[in-house]
Amino acid sequence: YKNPYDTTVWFAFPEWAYKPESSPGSRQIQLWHFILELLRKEEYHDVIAWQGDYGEFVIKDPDEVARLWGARKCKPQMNYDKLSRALRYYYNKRILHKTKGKRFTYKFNFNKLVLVNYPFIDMGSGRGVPQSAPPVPSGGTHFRFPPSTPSEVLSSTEELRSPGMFSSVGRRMARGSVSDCSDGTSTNSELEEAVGAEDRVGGPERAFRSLLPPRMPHESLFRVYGGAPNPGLPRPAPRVHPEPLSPFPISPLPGSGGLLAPTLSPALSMTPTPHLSYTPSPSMSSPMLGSHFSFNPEDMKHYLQAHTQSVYNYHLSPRAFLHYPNIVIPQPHRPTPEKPATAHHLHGPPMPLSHSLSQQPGGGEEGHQHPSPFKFKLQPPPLGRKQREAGSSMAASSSSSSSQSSSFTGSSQMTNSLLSRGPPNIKVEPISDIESEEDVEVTDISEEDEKNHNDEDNEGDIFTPTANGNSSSPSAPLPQNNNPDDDPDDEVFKTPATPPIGGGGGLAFPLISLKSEPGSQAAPISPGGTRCIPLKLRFKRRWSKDQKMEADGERDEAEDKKVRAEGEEEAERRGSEVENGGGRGEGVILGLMLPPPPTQRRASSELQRATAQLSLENSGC
DNA sequence: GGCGGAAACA
DNA sequence: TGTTTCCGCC
Repeated sequence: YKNPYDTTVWFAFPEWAYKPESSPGSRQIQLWHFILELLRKEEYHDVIAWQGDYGEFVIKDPDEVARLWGARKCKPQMNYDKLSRALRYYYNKRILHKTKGKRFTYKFNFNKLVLVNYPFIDMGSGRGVPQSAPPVPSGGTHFRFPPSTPSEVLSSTEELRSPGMFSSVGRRMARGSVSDCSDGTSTNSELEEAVGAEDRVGGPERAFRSLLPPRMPHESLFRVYGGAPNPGLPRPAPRVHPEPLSPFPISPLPGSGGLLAPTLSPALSMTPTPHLSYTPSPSMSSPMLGSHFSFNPEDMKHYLQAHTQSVYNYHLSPRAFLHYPNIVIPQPHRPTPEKPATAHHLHGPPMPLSHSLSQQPGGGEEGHQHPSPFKFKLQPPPLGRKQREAGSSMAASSSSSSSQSSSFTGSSQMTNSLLSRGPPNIKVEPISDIESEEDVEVTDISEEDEKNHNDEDNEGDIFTPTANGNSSSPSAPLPQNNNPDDDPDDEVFKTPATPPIGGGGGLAFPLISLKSEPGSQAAPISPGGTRCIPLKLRFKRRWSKDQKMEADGERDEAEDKKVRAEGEEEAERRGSEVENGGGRGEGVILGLMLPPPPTQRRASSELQRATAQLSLENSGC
């Protein structure tokens, strides 16, 4: 049973994301990890390298890559055909997709894959890197897969590389680590070396840098805990119970202790300020990084304003902001909730992503065990070719009953406030709601795949605000400027606060504002009282639009049964997880799907939940 | 080349 | 579960 007061939205990662074995460096390395490893190594740049669009890479030497992979997995018979099959399985997982028209070219869905598991992202400046290298959002981002064990740290892959070298290395037994296929315990990352040496020198912090090429020229907002120490953030707790097999500095596994200072995804990292500060996720960054995308602060501001307004006006979940950097959702000042403990047990098992990063340095006690649960889930696989073809007709009658869910509340504060508040008047529908965003994603993908047939584009990713916000793309998130009602300049801060939603739950407006424009505008009611359209009315209009949108998007929503079924399944499972406090708390999260901002289609459901949330959040205002 | 079903495997 | 292997099809 889900705690009705807990409106926290969770993201759930797929099973594998929680498995330590799935982590790079583990003996169960997964192909995509391996690919990333290769990509981050210059030695392999002639075999595989970032190229083209953001996250796009080209396998220059399929045979070699296959060989390397085979070596890694002790599958001598591996070949590109097989490897590619494995890669194709990632399509459904949305980890990868094919760049159509380009041979051996694939693209990571970094927007959805936030490598949460590898919070060792260091914003250090990177050297020239292809624009496609961007898996990580911020500038000069390099991150490497942390070694699971000392031996792994030491193990190297130097041999793997060149064919010539390779052979000589075939049986190399890296220092202490086993890499002999015979015992099936090849543990070493064949690609570990160079980086290791370099990183090792720098100590723990430096040990985790260097994976992705730098891309953002500007100061990175990301700084999980690699690289320069963030004075505001507590450094990762010292390893408590070293996990031999864990690739993480701190075992994310429950029971291994020190769970609460896990690794937050860059996308999830939060500043220690009292506000929820969203750090850009890869997807976020891409917009600004994309070669095809240019964005100036003003535009961004505008966009964000619009978005803010949308969220604000329609009571969409503030988490929508999490898609954008520098957005702060100020929390109403109120006495510090005295429920940390409560909050905690609400989530049961130690949270994987504990909120070490959300702790407030200055805030002190309050921020302590902030239950800022994050859960991530990959989106449902996109429609298969078959399903797409067949399914297009069958439809999406149940568009409202999407299955996947992926959303999150990034605000621990919010959680706290919610917790500290009395029983909500509004019924919260976590599960169903959560899914809405997933659908959005699906929609994005399908649209892209079917309409544009252009994988090189933004690919159903929440890449760029522009892409999402300003583009005329059907997948555009919230109503944008083209919507009179949403015209930021017009109403952003003039919306009357009158959300008679949720059975009389007095709904105050959330103090949402852009960092750049602190507070004031957040005033629920326009000072001038201009253009105060009753929210009800607005909602009504919105509803109509939504309906229409839904109809239009019906086609897109025609997800194949498979997907849907899975989604529903997962949704249910997730639901129970949420109920029991978060289920797997390993916190070993590899990927994070950042759902795009809610789309109109989903506005209604989103709205519902958001309303609840906001209502709770501001009931005291 | 690329896709995806199916079955097998660990 | 995540491939690996095989294969027919486009």
